[in-house]
Formats: sequence, structure tokens, C-alpha cells
Amino acid sequence: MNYLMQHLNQNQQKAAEILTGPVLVLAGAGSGKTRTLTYRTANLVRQGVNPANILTVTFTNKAANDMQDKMDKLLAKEKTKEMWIGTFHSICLRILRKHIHKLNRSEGCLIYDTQDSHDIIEDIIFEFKLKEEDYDPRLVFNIIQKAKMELVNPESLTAKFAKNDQRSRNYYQVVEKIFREYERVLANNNSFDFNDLIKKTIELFTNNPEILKKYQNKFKYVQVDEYQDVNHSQYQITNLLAQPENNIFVVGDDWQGIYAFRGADISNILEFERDYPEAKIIKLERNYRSSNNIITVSNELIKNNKQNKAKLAWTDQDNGAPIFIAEAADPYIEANYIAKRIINLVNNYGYSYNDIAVLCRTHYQSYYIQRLFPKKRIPYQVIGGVSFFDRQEIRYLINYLKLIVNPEDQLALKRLFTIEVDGVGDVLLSEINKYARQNKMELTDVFENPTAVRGIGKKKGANVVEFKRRVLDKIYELRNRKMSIYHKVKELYEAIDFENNVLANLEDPQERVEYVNFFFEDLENYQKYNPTNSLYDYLLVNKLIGGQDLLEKDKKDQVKVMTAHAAKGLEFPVVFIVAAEEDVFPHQKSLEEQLSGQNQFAVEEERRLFYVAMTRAEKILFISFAKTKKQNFSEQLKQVIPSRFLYELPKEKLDLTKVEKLSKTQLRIKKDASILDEI
DNA sequence: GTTTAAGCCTTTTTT
DNA sequence: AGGCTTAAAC
Repeated sequence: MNYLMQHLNQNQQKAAEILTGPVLVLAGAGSGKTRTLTYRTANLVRQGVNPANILTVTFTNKAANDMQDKMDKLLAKEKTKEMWIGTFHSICLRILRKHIHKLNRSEGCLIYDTQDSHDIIEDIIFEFKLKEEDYDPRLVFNIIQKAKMELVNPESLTAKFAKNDQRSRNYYQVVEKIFREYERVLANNNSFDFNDLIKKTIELFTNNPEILKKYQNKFKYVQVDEYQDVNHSQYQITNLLAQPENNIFVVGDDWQGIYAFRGADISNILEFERDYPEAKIIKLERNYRSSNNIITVSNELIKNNKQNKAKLAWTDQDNGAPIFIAEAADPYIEANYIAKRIINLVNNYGYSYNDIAVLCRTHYQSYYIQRLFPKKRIPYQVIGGVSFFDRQEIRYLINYLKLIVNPEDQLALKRLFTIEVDGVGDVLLSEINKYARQNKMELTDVFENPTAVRGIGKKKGANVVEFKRRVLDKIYELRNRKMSIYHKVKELYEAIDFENNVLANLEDPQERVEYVNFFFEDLENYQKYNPTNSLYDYLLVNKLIGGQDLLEKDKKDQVKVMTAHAAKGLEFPVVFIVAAEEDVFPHQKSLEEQLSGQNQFAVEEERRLFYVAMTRAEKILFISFAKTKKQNFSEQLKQVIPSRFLYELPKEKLDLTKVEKLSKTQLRIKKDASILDEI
């Protein structure tokens, strides 16, 4: 037998040994999905497939890196580096960069994130003199993003999305205009948004069959992990690339589909056989991760969903500890209870902080934890939330860098302008733009003589000229200088005196200086490990970095605090799920969506999310909720209803306790079978 | 009277 | 940290 296969169980082997044709591996949490995918890839190479012919799509960059590392151990490194492993976004970006001139873009083309896109849409609505009450930028943004994910162009937006009444048609016709303008602005600013990375790659392929053919020829073997969370455009690109031989190997778990809000469609996995009637289906049902109790209980929960493919999940592990469910009198007591349990696990049961994760439905729910843990001297790291690169001062600084790389980026220019020039906001900026357009001038020329613009007097005018000299001229100068990334950014930073001109005006400047120093450290590191890469490469890469990637960077002994979404694909010996309450988990929005008929499966998705959270645990699972919370706008307390999901768990596997405050430092934790009695 | 800056309240999930 | 209201500035 092939020695690689000794590391797999019977069904995993079966999957890993099918080298050609369409294959669906339907696999439960902790059943060795990624392991099977990795060994299958190694097997392909051992059977003589050229690694350069293999494309593997993972859900996060972290998963891609993990897999690359594993490959390097299984195979010789010179073989593995020819393989393409990455997220849909990073892989499409890699393709787009090679053909950028075919896409109405040029070198220096950067990626706009959600906030950038949102700002542009707001500007358009303002320029079109539409009322924000009638055209909520958030809603318009969602429609446009949804259209892009479903590969709908502006011209067919109304036909595809509008209902049959006149009001709806009128609304969508306006959105269509905004969409068109949005696309024009993106092209004009030489930028793509997130969804463009996928959509434009598909356009590249459909408009240039010879290019598509080249990639189909290259990627003779296409593999996709976490297939349940693939959206329509990603599904399309997978199918396109797999043709004509359809060596397509997808791995996923319909029970864990949690990204419908991002366009993911679990029917892709449920109906794989419809797309590929000759597909082989293999189920991995044996769980290696969790104790028997955790599996039994989470199975009972997920059974309540109708949208399920038949699948089992079993293990030969011991029952282990029961699932601990705790009712706390309020959120502070809940946090105290968690802290107490953590300290006990670390001091008396041999766990380290690193083994423990606290999972919540929304970032906001970690607020109480973040206030308490420092006091209890529990080291912790928040994953996701406001990530490092999203911090205000870092975003500000990156705007300067974007403008060095991409002179077309009017959004970056606009932001610099409002950051740096005192007394100028949206209205004056719009005047400046209008003036430039009417006189067919470049913005930078208007900045030379700004008092010609209506609304800009002597004082503001002087500010504008000073800004042009000090900042813009420096940026233009640096654009053409050949020097290391680190030195380029450092020179800019000092020349414009970022510290005194920008940081000093923000809250907590001292803290922000520290973060900027981290940024320089990161930059220096990047340069060290990627000596040939440019500032452009750096800006692109840090756009696609997600929450989990920061786990890689420091493997300190800290409790990890994150949302259930961010925990996808991870595992921890001990897991705490907090705020298991109606309106939080399941989230209020999902209940509304379900009630209004907008999305009849909204609560099912919340249940899958709860399932994902539970199945991250290997040995011990704690779930808690607070009995009372502060009512909005007042000090009044409101009664909280425990999550419906708790009532769906088999009682005999649960350990129910009630937590109350005895004194300032003392908690009373008492068994109480009645906490889930009333609904 | 128009624009900007400052202050208070609530927070879905993300590449 | 963003969104909305109100105070200050031009």
C-alpha cells in the first residue's frame, strides 16, 4: 500500500485515491476533511501529476498556509512551490494581475475594501442629489455587492432584482444608475472591489476564450475546501476552470454553511450530483476531534434543521465531561464565571490559556470579557473585530501609501485632503471636484490656486496650498524613487510629519504612535522575507489578510476571543460560548428575516453557526447566558430568554448551574436543573 | 445660513 | 467605531 494512505482511515483513503472525475467529500466537523484533501494532493503528485497542474482553494489564508506547510513535509519543496493554494480572492488576484491591461485597469490597481466601496456609493448618492432616506447607502451597497456575487451587470439589474410593481422598478432603475456610476468611479480610480476579484476574472475568461483555455489547461485538477460556503460567482469560476475534464474535488459540510449573508449558497453542495451526475460521493462521518458528549449533543441540535443532507457523526472517544450550561444573573457575573473557570482549568487541570477559546455571536458580546480579563490577569487576544490594519491611524497612513502606488486613486486623495486640511469637508470637496471638471483641470492644479473655488477663502486656501506642497509633492517625488519599501514609507512619514500633523490631533496619540511603530515593524519584516516585492505587493497582500491570519503571527499563551464565524476551521480543547440568548444567538436580525418571510432559513443558519461553535470544542464545552441585561437607553434591566438552541439539547448530557454574586469577589455556583424550565 | 467639529448612543456575521 | 444630534465657526 502507498505509504501516504497509512495515515488515513478507510473512507478518507477511498477519497484520497480517486484521482480523476468529480468527487464530493461530505464530511462532518472534525472528521479530517482538510487532512484528506492534503493527502489526496500529495497522492496526486506521487502518482505522477505535475504539481503545477493542481489548484487548491481554501477558505482562509491561514488554511492555505497550513496546507502549504503540510505539503512541504510530505513532498519535496521544489515540487510543492509550483502548486497554487489560496483563497478564491487571492487566486483570482494572481490571475488578474497578469492580464490587468485587458480589464480597463493598469499597473498600480489596488483593492477597495467594504468601507471604501461604501464611501464611494455615499459620494455618488450625494452627487446625484438623492436623499439618503430614499436611497440608504448601506442598502444600495448590499444590492450592488449581491449583484456582483450573482454576476448581474447594471443593465440587467432591474430585470433580475425588481419586483413587478412600479415602485420597485423605479427604485431599481435608480440603483442601476448608481451601480453604473460606481463601476465608472472604480475604473477611473484604477481599483477593484472585493467581489470584482472574482467577477472580473470570470469576465476575463468569457471575453478571452484563449486565456480561459490556458488556465483550464494548467489547472487539470481543481480542489475546493469548505464548499458549502461558496457563492454563485465562486461556484461559476470553479466549474469553468474544471472543464473540460471535470477533475473537480470538493470538500464540505452542509451542516456548517454560515455565510449566506455573503452570498454563499449551500444548495451548491446539496446539488453537486445534479451538476455532475457521474460524481462520486464519499462521507466522512467519524469524528476525531471531540468527546462523545459534544458530538451527541451537537448532533441533536443540528437535527432540527430541514435543509440537511443525511449524514452521521460518531466517535469512539469517551463520553468525557457533560456540557456545562450556566445561567448568570447578569453579563458581568457571566464574565466573572468564565474567568473563574479559566483560572481553575489553568491552575488545577493542566490546561494553558492557549487551549481555550471564548466564542460569541457578535463582537460586541466580548465587551464584558475584554473589561474583566485584564483585571483577572488572564492574557487574551481578540481575533477579528477591529483588526490591526483597520485601526484608524493605520488606515490613514495607508492612504498616503496608496497614492504613491496608484496616482489615480481619487478616494485616497480625498481622504488625505480631509485628514490634513483644516476646515474642509464633503461640501467643499465636492465644490473642488466640480470646479476641476468644469475647467477641465487636474485636481492637483486646482490645489495650486484653491481660492478660485466657491467657498474657499484666504485662510482655507492657504491650508490647501500648504497641503499640496508638503504632502502631495512629496508623494509625487517618492513615486519614482527607487528605494526599499521601509525607507520609502519612513521618509514620507517624517517629511509630512505624520506624528504632529495627524496623530497629535487624534485621541490617545501616544497609543497610536505605538501602533504605527508596529506597522513599521511589520513592514520591515515583510521586506526581509520578500526582498524583491514592492510597496504595491505589500498593499495588495495586506488587503486580503483576515482575522485568523493574525493567529499565525504570535503563538503566545493567550485565551482567544472571537466570533463564531471567525472560529470556522479551528479547534480548541476548551470552548466557552457566551450570550446564548434569544435575540443574540439566534440573532434578532435573523428572527426578523424569518418572520418577514425574507429568508425562511435564517434561523437554520443561526443553528448551523451554533453547531460550528459547539463543534470547535475537543474536550470541554461551556455555554452561558445572562438572565438580565441592561435595556437600551436606560438603567432598567430587561429579562433575557435563554437561546432556543439550549432547549434542543438532550438534558441528560447537560450540567445545569446557576451563578450568582455573593460578594464583590465571590461567586456562588450551584447546580440547578430548573434554569431551562420555563420558555 | 452653511459647514465643520465635537459629543452621545448602539453595535451581525467577512474575504 | 460609526451614526446622529447639537454646538461652534466662518
